[in-house]
Amino acid sequence: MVASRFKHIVWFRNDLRIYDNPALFRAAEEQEGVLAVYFICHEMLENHVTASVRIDFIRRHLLQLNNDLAELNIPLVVISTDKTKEIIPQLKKLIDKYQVEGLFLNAEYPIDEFNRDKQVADELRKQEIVVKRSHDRVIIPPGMIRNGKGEPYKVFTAFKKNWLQQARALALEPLKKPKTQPPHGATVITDAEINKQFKTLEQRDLSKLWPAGEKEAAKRLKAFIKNHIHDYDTGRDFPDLDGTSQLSPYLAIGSISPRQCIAAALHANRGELDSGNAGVTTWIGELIWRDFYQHVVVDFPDVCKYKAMQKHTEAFPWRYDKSLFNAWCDGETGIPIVDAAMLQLKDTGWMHNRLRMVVAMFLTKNLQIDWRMGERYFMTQLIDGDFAANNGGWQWSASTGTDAAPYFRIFNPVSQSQRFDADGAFIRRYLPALAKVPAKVIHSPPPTPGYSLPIVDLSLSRKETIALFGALKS
DNA sequence: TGCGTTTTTGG
DNA sequence: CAAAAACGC
Ligand SMILES: Cc1cc2nc3c(=O)[nH]c(=O)nc-3n(C[C@H](O)[C@H](O)[C@H](O)COP(=O)(O)OP(=O)(O)OC[C@H]3O[C@@H](n4cnc5c(N)ncnc54)[C@H](O)[C@@H]3O)c2cc1C
Repeated sequence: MVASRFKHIVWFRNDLRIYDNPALFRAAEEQEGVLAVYFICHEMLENHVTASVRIDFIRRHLLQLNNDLAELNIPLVVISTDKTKEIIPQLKKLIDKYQVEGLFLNAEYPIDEFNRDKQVADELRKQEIVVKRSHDRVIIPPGMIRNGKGEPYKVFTAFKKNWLQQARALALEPLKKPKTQPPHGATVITDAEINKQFKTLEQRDLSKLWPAGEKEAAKRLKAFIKNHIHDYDTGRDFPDLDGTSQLSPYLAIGSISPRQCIAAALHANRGELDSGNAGVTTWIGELIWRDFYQHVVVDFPDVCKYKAMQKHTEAFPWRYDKSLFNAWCDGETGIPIVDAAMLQLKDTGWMHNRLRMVVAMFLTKNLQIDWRMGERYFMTQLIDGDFAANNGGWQWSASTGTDAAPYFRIFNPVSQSQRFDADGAFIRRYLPALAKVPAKVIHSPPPTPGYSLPIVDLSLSRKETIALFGALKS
């Protein structure tokens, strides 16, 4: 039996992968023993209304991660806690038990996670423990993209210009495989023990739709680059096609890094970031949007406290009508594209980006319901739920965000449906009651058995919303 | 990655 | 008069 001593702990969170994981990579460099830990913190999961499909996705990822880490001689410890404050004593216990000297983690930006990590770091540093924080969730770390006055950008196009300039100077290469550690004597956690840490197991089995693990994520990235990225600029708008990567669950949970994504995209575009194939550059543009919203959370932490980015929009008279809201959640608005999209979300834990914009605009601009209610409901359902991207998407749709859709630029869900689901194939996928309705009228169907009439007048509510926004003084 | 309405254009 | 352009929100 080899003595169990680990020089470093890697605390895994939304970075459940071995490759291109800077915290793990750095901890492993010295090859003096690494212990991996994952906390299932029920207080945090509940406060953040984490979707049950997401929790199950975490569980399935931990099973994979455990195997992958074992090959590097890194044991994984999975600890379930009721309260966030239990994490510090739990870490201290591990530190004492294994004579640990350093804690390595990848940064998380939303305020609760940020504060938690700061408290942990402050506390451990008092005990002479080295705490090293890396940035893996973004391609360019927060704080790096600044205008001439040293301030963060509020407009995406300006952010993007600066981002591209800096990106050109970076290698954008994923890290090499982390070093294998010396053999250790600690017992390795079993699948059953990992499963046992999860209070209730998700009933729905989404393991076919969303298989867990970084191998699966890498496979999907490869397939997307091979089959779809070159037509992404045109294909991404049609919800019935597989025109997008569907990598968001993997990026959110961190079984793939954005740097691995951009490296693969560059490889398919002769290394060009913003020239060459339009599909590739458009996709890179989405990865930059992703960085932008992560940076917004760091630079404007008020967004984590239910605040609108544009202060004057706080005065908008949002409605809180329970029955209209429930109809939206349950896909019973009588607007086929909205209903089909909401059922896709419920069924699969994912929704096409075009449809996220359509349903978010419908909730905020036609039903005039507070965007925060939609934001919250999305988090309860999404397998790819990410605070920054979700808040950014909602504030964009509600016209409360920085560089949001202007308040008067309101989508008409029926015209969106006609443009992007012209033959109604996506609608029919989720609304069997409309199976026989012809394409010409399916977007706004005549009274049909088993399908309800619209719960709101699109034209009237649009006019009203524009007037209400117009009356706000900015 | 907006829509609805009005005005202009070319015949 | 239909289509395109322009305009305001
Ligand atoms: C109201 C609303 C809520 C959203 N909530 C989330 C969320 O909780 N989590 C989430 O990851 N995305 C969210 N998005 C952004 C976007 O809809 C999804 O990232 C995208 O649909 C995921 O599909 P994909 O992986 O096939 O994307 P692709 O089109 O293949 O794009 C590649 C990656 O880029 C990132 N990305 C793409 N578009 C955006 C965007 N607009 N903003 C930020 N990142 C983007 C994602 O990580 C995505 O996986 C939201 C958008 C809206 C309008």
